[in-house]
Amino acid sequence: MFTSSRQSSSKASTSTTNFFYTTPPSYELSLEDFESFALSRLIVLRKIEELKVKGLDRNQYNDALKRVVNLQLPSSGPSPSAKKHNEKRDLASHFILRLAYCRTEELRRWLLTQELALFKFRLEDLEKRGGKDMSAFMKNAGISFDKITQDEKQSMQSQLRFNMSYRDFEASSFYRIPFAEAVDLIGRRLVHVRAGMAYVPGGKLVSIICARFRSHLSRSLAKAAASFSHVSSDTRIGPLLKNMNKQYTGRDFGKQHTVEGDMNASNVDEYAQRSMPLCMRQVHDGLKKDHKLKHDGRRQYGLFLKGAGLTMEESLLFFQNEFTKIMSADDFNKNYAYNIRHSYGKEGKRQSYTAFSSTTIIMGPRSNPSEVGSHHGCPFAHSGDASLAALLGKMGIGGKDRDDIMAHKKNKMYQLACAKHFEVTHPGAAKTEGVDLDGVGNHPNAWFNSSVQYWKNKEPAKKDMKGKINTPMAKVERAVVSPGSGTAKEVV
RNA sequence: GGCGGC
DNA sequence: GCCGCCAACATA
Ligand code: SF4
Repeated sequence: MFTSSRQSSSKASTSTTNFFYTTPPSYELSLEDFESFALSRLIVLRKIEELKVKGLDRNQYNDALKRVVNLQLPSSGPSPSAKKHNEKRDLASHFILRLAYCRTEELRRWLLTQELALFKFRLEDLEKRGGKDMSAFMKNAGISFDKITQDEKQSMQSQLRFNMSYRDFEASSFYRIPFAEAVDLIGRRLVHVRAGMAYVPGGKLVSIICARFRSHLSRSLAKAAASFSHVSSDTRIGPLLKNMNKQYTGRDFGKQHTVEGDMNASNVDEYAQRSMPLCMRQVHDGLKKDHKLKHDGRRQYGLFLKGAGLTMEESLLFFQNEFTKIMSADDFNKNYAYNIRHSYGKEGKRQSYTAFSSTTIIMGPRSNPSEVGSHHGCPFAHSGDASLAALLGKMGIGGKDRDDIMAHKKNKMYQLACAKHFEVTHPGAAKTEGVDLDGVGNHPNAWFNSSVQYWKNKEPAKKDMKGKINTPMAKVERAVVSPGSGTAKEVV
């Protein structure tokens, strides 16, 4: 039994009970706050994503998470004003990210997953703290449950108890919850069902509330997506919102400035369509389509990404994100994580491997690239004439450009075909400063490097429009509260 | 994917 | 069924 030390802890530890996020803030923020609030939350959410991959047990996970949350999104503060500020940060950051992550299904799914984990963490914490905070939270969130009477409880005792001890049973309250909201618990046979209602013990309410939060957020995200275009046209916060998921992605951001050209789990896609040779593009697209890759594909692409500068952590994240669309995170860790760590020299003999060269990809003893479900190999060498021609066409390459490439391919000059492909997709590369084409066609990473260089020097890069202090939150609020017509697909 | 261990 | 370990190599 815990003694309630009202004096010391109770006041200080009274934390926000307002994290269901029903209503957006109505105050305004400076651009600096806007950005820094969002950053705080991003750090937390990214941490959650990272922790989930580590296969920690419940306590380790909670401890680690608690540390970051206390640092980045503390829900209380030493002084009343500090507390106010922190609550503001929490509330605003949630809605900012809700907007920044609403525009594609991918982003919505990501945010939903991480926010739900954060929500669950806080809710469980709240529950441990007991009655008062919990009911404050429920009131804030506008949640109430239909509690059954003592009489009903006693009369259904045999059905309700399950494996509860008599003591626990006596101490528990039970709630009538609509069947649909309790499918999770029902599926796991943890609650009694009668006449379309599930009878849920107080201790299992967390699961119900989480489900509600999930659908609440999922719906809001879909709505926000419908009105994203309004907000994104804002010259100050528009760019901020659009880049948020690619920004601030660095580990502990000891180095303020993210190095341009640095790949991470969330910007691989960009590089894929702008700077990867056809072979890697093929694997990448296959991965995105199937949410899995055969062994040779994983190896070809994994090592290539490593060579392109993706760190091990990011690589794990990248593949995990994709694979877990069709399997559990647990399954992923069990079957694929080891091999990734091994390629980075973190397992066994601790050898760090380099990527396959073109000749190895073309001639090496790999499994048949034309097999169903395979995406590895070199398209110029391993694809049929017709399918390569079609592929190039689909990528917007036609006319003489395509004919030239096809000619080389039919001539079995695969690497030349590849170099030609680079040439036609990088107009003026030969004359662009700092781009050498020597390696292109010999090694996928050389192709990649040249391409990155090309795009970097081609586009001067315009940036920096640190703004005046203005009213970004109004836009956020308007978008979230009164979404435009049309609805985006909800994340399920 | 191969090899290897239980 | 569970698990560990390996392969690669352009390159300014
Ligand atoms: S030639 Fe090399 S880089 Fe180009 S597609 Fe084939 S394997 Fe990839």
